[in-house]
Amino acid sequence: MLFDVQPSSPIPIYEQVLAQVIFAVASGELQVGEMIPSVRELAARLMVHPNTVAHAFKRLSELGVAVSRHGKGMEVTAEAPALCRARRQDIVRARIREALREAATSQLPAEDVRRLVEEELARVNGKAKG
Amino acid sequence: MLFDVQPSSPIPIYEQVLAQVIFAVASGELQVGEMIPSVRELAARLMVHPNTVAHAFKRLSELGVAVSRHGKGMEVTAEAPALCRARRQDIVRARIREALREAATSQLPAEDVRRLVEEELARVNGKAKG
Amino acid sequence: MLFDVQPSSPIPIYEQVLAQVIFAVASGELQVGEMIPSVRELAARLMVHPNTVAHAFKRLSELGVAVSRHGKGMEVTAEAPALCRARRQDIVRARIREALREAATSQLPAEDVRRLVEEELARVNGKAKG
Amino acid sequence: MLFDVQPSSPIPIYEQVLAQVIFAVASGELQVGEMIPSVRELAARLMVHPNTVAHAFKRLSELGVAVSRHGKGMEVTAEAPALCRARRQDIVRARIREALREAATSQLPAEDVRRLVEEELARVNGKAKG
DNA sequence: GTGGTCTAGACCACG
DNA sequence: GTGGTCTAGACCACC
Repeated sequence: MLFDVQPSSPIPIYEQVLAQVIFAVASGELQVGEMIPSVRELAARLMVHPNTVAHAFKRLSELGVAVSRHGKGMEVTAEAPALCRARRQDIVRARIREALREAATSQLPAEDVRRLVEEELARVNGKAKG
Repeated sequence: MLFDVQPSSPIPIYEQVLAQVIFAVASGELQVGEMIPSVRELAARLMVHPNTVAHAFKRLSELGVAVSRHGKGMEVTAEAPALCRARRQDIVRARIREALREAATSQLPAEDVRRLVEEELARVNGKAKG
Repeated sequence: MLFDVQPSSPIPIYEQVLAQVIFAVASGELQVGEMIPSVRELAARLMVHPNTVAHAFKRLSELGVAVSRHGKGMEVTAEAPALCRARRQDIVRARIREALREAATSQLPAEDVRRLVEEELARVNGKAKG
Repeated sequence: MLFDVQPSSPIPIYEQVLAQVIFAVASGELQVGEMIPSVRELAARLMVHPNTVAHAFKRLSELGVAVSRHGKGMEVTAEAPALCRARRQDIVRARIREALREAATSQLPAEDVRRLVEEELARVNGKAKG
């Protein structure tokens, strides 16, 4: 499970953590019944404050994606995969829609927008391979 | 010149105003030497506090897009079109990159991402035509 | 009498006009009893609003540098030369003091400050010749 | 780190704060990675409204001199020293140029100008030593 | 606790 | 009328 956060991003860190757990469940990396890394471990790995991770975990349980097992950690629920796949799609679609909506209001020619998308798509995929 | 802001957006209002003026100059809607709508007028139109618009205008002059003419208003500079076209591209590219980056980390299959982009592109174009 | 104003300067236009008249009297360009160019003429020459020139002229009469002759214009008073020479010195000294004071608080090495002064002195003199 | 502002100055308070932080970084008083005093602390020390200090801090992050760490404060960036040294030079040079430019248009003999500069330089250095 | 944004209304200088 | 600055105090997200 590759976790990393960008502290300088406008997206809050706890949301980045939240989204990444959701994405991990949606893709099957985290299986039902499996334990999510502990707050302390994850905080250490991401070099962020434990409170921040705890915040994300609280949201996870609110969403029904994971339940906390006293003394053991957070366990992925049975409903999680369906929930997370739906949510993943929503998140990604919303972000893309937002970006393209702004591109439209900028009156940047459609050709230029499409070119930018292709460039960034290649860039992102290239990075993923590297 | 259609200006509108979304108070609920995570993007600050003053940045939305800033971006829209930049877009207007980049697209030629606002010409060199022309006066930008006054703080008070724009504030009334957008139903936000004049200070918020003033904040955006101050940034405009810092960026060299407009100069304030005492007692007259803000005038679009000669360098503005070039500056704004470059900046518009940066803004749009940054948003697209952000969205696609998240899509990539979601491990959503590349095909699905591309399909989402095409859907949203069609939506936006359809709206523009309609 | 070379008059020019910099609209983008932080120094108000009316103060620039005021200072230049004072400097002209101090240097003898404008003699006692001579008529100062009219508000309209000066406004046209400087491409500024007549009100702005009028503002400067009002200050001139308040300072005792010139008196308005109904239907004729502003006339340089007998006390003007002495007043203006003193004031010129005050203005220039104050500005230089201010600039060097800031240089000191910046902790820029004294050598660098002196070098900057020399560079700018050469620059200004060079321009004056050109 | 001695901070002080002059409310009566034509230079806005937030710009004075901005310049002083830049000077502190340029001179090495504020080191890379170090935390800048908090908005509220600095506001109390300078006896100005926190918003005014916040305004200056926002500019700092826009300039890339410091990054805001959510809930922790503003941290001096790695690029800050170079940025600030360059900017310090610009600020000081601009003020000196402005002063000498006015001195030149005053037609005060070059000798007198140079004498004024030397007097003020001596004053400032004397103070620094004393 | 931290910084960031917004509303509100004051005052100023300039034209 | 214009833009610019400041104070004041609210609310928010984050740590």
